[in-house]
Amino acid sequence: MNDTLPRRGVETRDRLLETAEQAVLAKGFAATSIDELIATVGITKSGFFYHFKNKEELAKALLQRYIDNEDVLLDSLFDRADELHEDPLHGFLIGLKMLAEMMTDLPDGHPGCLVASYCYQENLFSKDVHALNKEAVLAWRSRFRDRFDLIAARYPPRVEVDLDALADMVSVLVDGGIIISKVVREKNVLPQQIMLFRDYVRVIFLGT
Amino acid sequence: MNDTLPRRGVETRDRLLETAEQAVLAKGFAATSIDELIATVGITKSGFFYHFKNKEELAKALLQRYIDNEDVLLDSLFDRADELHEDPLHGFLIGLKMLAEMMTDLPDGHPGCLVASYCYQENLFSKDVHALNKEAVLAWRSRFRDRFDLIAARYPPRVEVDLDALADMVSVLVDGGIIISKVVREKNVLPQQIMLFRDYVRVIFLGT
DNA sequence: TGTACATCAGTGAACGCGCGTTCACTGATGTAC
DNA sequence: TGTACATCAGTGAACGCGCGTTCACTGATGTAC
Repeated sequence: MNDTLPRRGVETRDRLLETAEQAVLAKGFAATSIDELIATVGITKSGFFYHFKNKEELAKALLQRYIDNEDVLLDSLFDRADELHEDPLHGFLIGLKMLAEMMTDLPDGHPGCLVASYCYQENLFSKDVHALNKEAVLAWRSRFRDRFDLIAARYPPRVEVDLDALADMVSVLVDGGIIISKVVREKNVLPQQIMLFRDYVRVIFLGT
Repeated sequence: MNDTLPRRGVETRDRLLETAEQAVLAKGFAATSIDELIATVGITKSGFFYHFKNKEELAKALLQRYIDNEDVLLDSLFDRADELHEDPLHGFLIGLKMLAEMMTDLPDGHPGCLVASYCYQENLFSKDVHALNKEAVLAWRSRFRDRFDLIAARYPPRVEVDLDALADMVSVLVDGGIIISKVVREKNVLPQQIMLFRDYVRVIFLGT
């Protein structure tokens, strides 16, 4: 075996998480059975319980992995955008455009947000899962709030605006856009909403 | 028995639906058991199956009831707003303000949107539930699109804007706002987003 | 006005299946000396 | 370099409980004649 590859167990665990994420996004956590996961991954039930001490542990690992992935993705996206334009406003507008394009490029639309999914099944989960979820949303808030502070310092807003609310609007539009996209089966709804937000940001700080 | 009151069976059915809606919004449809519903309503399991031929029927009735209620609510809200101002734009701005206030007045924040809940458990439901869900979102789109056409005829937009996307933004912000509100446990997030949208609409059609 | 029958709104008991979890065990790989 | 032991990544069988659904039955109310 090539020793740069992960060990067998890590690989299996990742496949369990990947399979579970898809299933949870499609039908919810409660309706996702361990039996179905092990069937697609190809191990036995005891194999599952070697990797996760119970189903709740799976829920936690799933959410943590999802949040970490999203964070890395956003970091790299806005870092690349800033490389294309040193100005905080224009760099951000480029980043939003790239975000919209990324959403457009997903073949079947966005597969769904675990934070939103867990939110509508909150009674299934423990306090630390709730805390993890809340932390993730607050991280997005402060990420974009910091950016808007930078922008506002250079471009005083043309209209009165609550920058925390504007920062939250990103999460709100993404989570809401995913839902509306999925329900009407039009994958362009989500990128459209991001572009609409981009126009709003431009009009706030540039006045068109 | 007073004959203006609903018959006994109708009343029980409504209590089942009400109980079920709360439970589904808190933990999802799959994790909501018939046993728990009959326990709170105070009938036996066979009593439940007298009212709904199976659990899928409950899902359908639940969603239909939710959509109908929302429709009546929005109709009456924007009708009242229009009575306060005959202009389509200003009537709409008043309506959005009233909507935001209504959300603020909910003691524990918005309890959740069944459309969003079902969306994240779509594999549990049949084609006609999906159709019902889609229909509901499209109804909101055309409701607000019609309004924006009326407004745009009198107030030509100051910036280029896709009115269908702008109409979808209401659903997107409501569904997204509910999620973010719930996750961070700040009930003002949702009304704030509606007010932010209201500012956007004003700047689009009035230029501040 | 009284009787026969139908419908409404349930009851009570039983069903089989799938679920999450446990327990004793195992064969392959890694590490210490 | 060979052997002893530990850890990793699972297997296989069994468990009890809760779930949705069915079936035969019932007592109260409504309707026809």
